Amino acid sequence: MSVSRPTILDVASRAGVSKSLVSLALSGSPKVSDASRARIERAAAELGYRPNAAARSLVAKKSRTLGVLVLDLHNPVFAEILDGVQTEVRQHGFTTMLVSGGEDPSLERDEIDTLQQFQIEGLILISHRLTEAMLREVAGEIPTVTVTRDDIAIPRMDMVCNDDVEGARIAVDHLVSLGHRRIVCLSGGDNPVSHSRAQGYLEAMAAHGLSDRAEIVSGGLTDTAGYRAAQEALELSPTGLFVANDIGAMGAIAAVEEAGLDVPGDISVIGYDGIRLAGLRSVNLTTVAQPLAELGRLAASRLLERLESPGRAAQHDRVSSQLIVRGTTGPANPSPTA
Amino acid sequence: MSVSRPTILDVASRAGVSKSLVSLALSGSPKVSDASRARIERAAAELGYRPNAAARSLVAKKSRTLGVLVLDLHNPVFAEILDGVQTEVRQHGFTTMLVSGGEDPSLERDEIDTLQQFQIEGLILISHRLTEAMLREVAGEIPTVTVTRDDIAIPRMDMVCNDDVEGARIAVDHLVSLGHRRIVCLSGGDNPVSHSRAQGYLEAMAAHGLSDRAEIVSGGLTDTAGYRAAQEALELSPTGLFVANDIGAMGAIAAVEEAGLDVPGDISVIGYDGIRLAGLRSVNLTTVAQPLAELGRLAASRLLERLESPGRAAQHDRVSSQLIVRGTTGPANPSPTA
DNA sequence: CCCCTTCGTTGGAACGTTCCAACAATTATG
DNA sequence: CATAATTGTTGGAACGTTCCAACGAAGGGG
Repeated sequence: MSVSRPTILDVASRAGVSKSLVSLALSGSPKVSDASRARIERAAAELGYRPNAAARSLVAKKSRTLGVLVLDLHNPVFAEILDGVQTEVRQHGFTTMLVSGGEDPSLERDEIDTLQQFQIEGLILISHRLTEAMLREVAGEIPTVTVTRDDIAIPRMDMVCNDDVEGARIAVDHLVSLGHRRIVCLSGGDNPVSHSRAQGYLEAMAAHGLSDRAEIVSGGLTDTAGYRAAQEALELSPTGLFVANDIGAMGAIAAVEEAGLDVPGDISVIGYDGIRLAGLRSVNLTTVAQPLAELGRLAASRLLERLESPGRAAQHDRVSSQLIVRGTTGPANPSPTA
Repeated sequence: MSVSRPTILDVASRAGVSKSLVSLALSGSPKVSDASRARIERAAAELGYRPNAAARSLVAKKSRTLGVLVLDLHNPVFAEILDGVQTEVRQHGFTTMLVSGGEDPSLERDEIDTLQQFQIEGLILISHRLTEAMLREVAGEIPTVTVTRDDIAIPRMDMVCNDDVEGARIAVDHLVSLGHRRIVCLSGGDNPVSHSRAQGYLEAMAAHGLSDRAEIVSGGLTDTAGYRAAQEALELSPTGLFVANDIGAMGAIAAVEEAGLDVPGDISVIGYDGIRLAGLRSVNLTTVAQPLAELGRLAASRLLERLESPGRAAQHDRVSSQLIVRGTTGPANPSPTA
């Protein structure tokens, strides 16, 4: 539309100084006289000048941009982690460039490629599905931090995770304290996170002397998977269900209610993640809440630290979850389901 | 980490040709001999060469990148629109750069600034909150398309919207066909979209000769707003509620159930948007579904067309919604609530 | 056998910025 | 009063790419 955007030279000639001084002034250098600075700022404002990030990053070799790859924008978990990332990144004057992987994990590598073409300075991988080989390759090329995945440790790569084992224990403890003994775990299927949560469930059951009652039904992370797994679990006539993620828990509740049982009257259901959605009045799910925004904030912070000192050792953070009691858990029914 | 990334010159010397030929070969020019092309591609692969997008867009003045501003990543509506955008954009070899506005509408302008620094070629605004003046300014600087907002028309700016008036009519028709007469509208508050939906409700009520029974309770787009509005609406003892968005409808259902009434036995509830969430078994909401992904796809497509022919007249698309009947609507209760 | 075209290839300019060495003008130091 | 240090400013080089005019070699037509 507009003929062409004003450059630093246009600003310079309008302010009657050299382009170098404009560059200095706009980057906030202290060695510019107040008079010049004022003229330059005025000229820039009048022209609607906006620096060309391409030119800047080309010469400065700093794009001041971080790349973020997120598994799936639909899952509210990731939106909430992203909030934290954005907050922290913005505070440091950086920008984020966001891409989301599709169904096909091999596309993830392409997405990262795209990010790299924009000369991102660092990479935040939120729940990626890269193979170990690919991850090593990527982490070797660019400072990287992974969030929500702790099964692959790579020398200079930071990791930020939730303590899933502890979180699962919190869930089981809650149900046990309400008098539940027959507690079935609906696992999120075959991925590192779900595995840790199932592990924590087993440990907690053992700690309560309930090892012989421990039962894990394998499902997935979706609503439907939770629904199916719950149907299967009902045959074990549990009084409590620990579902490894909130969305799955919502599916599980539907299955329980369809079977003519009351939540929490007959069966208590507890989820995991702490997405906002779980707090909706019509959902009102008791859950183990990860500090999602904090997870994101921490990841960004670790990455920014690494940009300062690239050589330092990998840092592995593990944050704690918190029980949020809502309406889907209650005292165990003394005369449980038929 | 790695010393420094290989450039086109490294590829050239390894392949034994000039940088120009490498550029030609990698951009798929037909005037490169097969032998050279093969050598160049091999060299590039061996070095792990990735073009520097900054340098490219600097000289070519084409970044092949579109900017996307989305109101709020938490609202599933937007994630679903984004899906459509991504699909279309990718097919045309473009990339998207995504930013999300915060609570503060004035930040939106800053976010767009950031996008412009990266020399984006076009801008997709998904449910923005810019003032008309700002929107004019932005649209004057860069090809722009707005999605989900149709109250500001600007000469060269395309718009893609849902037909909210028609959608509201579909909702009312559905409730009327089930025998409902006392149908209250819970509006999404003071924004263009909600206004159109309320308008459609009034028109549809009139068409059924129910003008004197039309009642609008103003709320907002959140769960809590829907909850409060429903509490207020219950005093009008309706048999049907038309809630202007799905998330709000979920809140409304909670209020109805808390009042000791059954959905849909006593009161039918219909939402609007058609987010996937509404299809979760535990939600199972009847709703007027916008073709969300299609909305996004269309927006991207219009923008890409405009990049081809910048001068053409603004195009305004209005897509239709579709009724999805699930479990929250049913026949009107002949002896309704006290 | 010479000229013209085509094909494949090349070096140089340009893009808008940051960085650096160097400069002029001013002020401080001996 | 000469020299040194400081302050503010400047032009040129560089970044990695695309684009363009121009090149030599090969082939075709007269």
